[in-house]
Amino acid sequence: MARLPRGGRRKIELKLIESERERAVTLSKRHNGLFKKAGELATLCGAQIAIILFTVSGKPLSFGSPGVINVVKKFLDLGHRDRQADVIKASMSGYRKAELQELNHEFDEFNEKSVTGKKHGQTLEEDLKVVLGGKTYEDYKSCMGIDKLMQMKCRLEEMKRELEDGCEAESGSLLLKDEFEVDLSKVEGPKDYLKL
Amino acid sequence: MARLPRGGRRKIELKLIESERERAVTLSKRHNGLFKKAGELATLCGAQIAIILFTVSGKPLSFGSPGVINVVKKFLDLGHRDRQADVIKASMSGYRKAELQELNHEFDEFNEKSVTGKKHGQTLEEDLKVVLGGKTYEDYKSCMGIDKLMQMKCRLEEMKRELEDGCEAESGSLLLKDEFEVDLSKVEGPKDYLKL
DNA sequence: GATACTATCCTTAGTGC
DNA sequence: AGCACTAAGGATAGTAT
Repeated sequence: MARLPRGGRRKIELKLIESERERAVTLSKRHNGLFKKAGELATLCGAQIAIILFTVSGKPLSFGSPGVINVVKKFLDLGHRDRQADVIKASMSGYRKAELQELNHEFDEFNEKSVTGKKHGQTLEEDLKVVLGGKTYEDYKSCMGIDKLMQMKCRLEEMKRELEDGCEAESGSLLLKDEFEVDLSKVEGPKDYLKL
Repeated sequence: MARLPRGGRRKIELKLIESERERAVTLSKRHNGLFKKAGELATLCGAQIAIILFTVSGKPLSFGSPGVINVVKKFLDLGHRDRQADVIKASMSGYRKAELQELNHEFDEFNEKSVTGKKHGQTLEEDLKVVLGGKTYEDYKSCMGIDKLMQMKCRLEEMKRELEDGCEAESGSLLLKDEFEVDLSKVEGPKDYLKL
C-alpha cells in the first residue's frame, strides 16, 4: 500500500551484469520471458523450436516444442530418414542449411551496417554486438584478429560450393538456390567502418 | 503524413494463425524478436544460447552464441571431454540434466496449476498451452491419452534413479542433488483439474 | 519478403516481501 | 530460490508503402 512511485523500469547497458546476484535475477526473468515467447511462436506459427541455454555457471536450461531432442535431432539430420513426401527435404542436412542461412543473415546485416554506417540512432558498434552474438567488436578483435569478415566470406563460399555441388543431383535444388543465395559481391563494397 | 490513428496493437488469440500470409509475417517479426532477446540474454548474463527453429514449411532458422553447434555439442556432451578442472562437470550429460530440469519445471507448473486452478486471470487451459509446449490440452489428449501426467511421473522417477545412481561415484553429486531434486509427493495431491 | 508508423500490449528493472 | 508491484522500455498487430 502507498508504495513510493519510484519503482519503474530503467534502461540498462547491453553488457555483462557485474553483480552476480542481479545477474541471476535477470537471467531468471529473461529466461522465463524467452521461453514463453518461444512457446507463443510455436503456437501461433506452428513452428518447432528448441532452445538450449547454459548459464555462466554451467547450469543447463532448455525449452523444446515438441521436445528439445526431437528438434535437435531434426537439426542434425539424425533419425527419421523415411522418405515421406514432405514439402521440402533437400539434400543438405537441416544443420547445414540453417548454418548457411544464419551466416547469410549475419553477413548481410554486418555488411549493410558497414555501408550505411548508422541506423535508428544506433552506432555500428552497438549493431555489431548483436550481429556477433553478444560480443563487442573489441572482444572479437582481441581474440581472433580483424579479418573476421574474410573468414566469414571464406566459410560462405565454401558452403555455397558444397550446396551447389550437393544439390545438382536432387530435386530440391531450385528452392535452395533462391532461399540461400549468397551475394558475395557485397564484400567488395566500401568497408571503412570495418577497420573500426 | 496525417495517418489515421487507427493502427495499433491488438491482443491476439494464442492459437495457430490461419492465414498463411499473416502467419509468415508474424513468424518473421517474432523470430527476430526472439533471437534479439536471446542475444541480449547472452550478453547480459554471460550465458551460452542456441535456438533452433523449423517453420511449418520446414525451413530451418537458428541462432547461436557462441554458435549453435558449439552449444548443441555441449548439450549432447560430445566433444571436449578433456578434464579441465571446470566448475561443475557432473557425471550426467548436459542433455540429461537439462531434460530432467525441463521435466521438473513442466511438472511443477503443471501440478501447481492443477491445484491452484487459476492465477492471474488465466484459465488452466491457457496455462496448459504453455506448459505442454504450445499445444492445447485437447490436442494432447487426442494424440496420447489422458495419462500424460503418469507418464511424466514415470519418466521423472526413472531419471531421478539414473541421476542418483550415476552421481554416487563422482564429485559433483552434492550440487546435483539440490539442483535437480524431484518432489514426487506433489503427484499425490488433488488433481481434479487434471481430468479436465 | 522488408520497411515505417502508431497505438497498444507485454516485458522487465528496480524494489520490497 | 520465488512472488508482487510499478512504471518505463520494448515488442508487435494492424496497416500502408
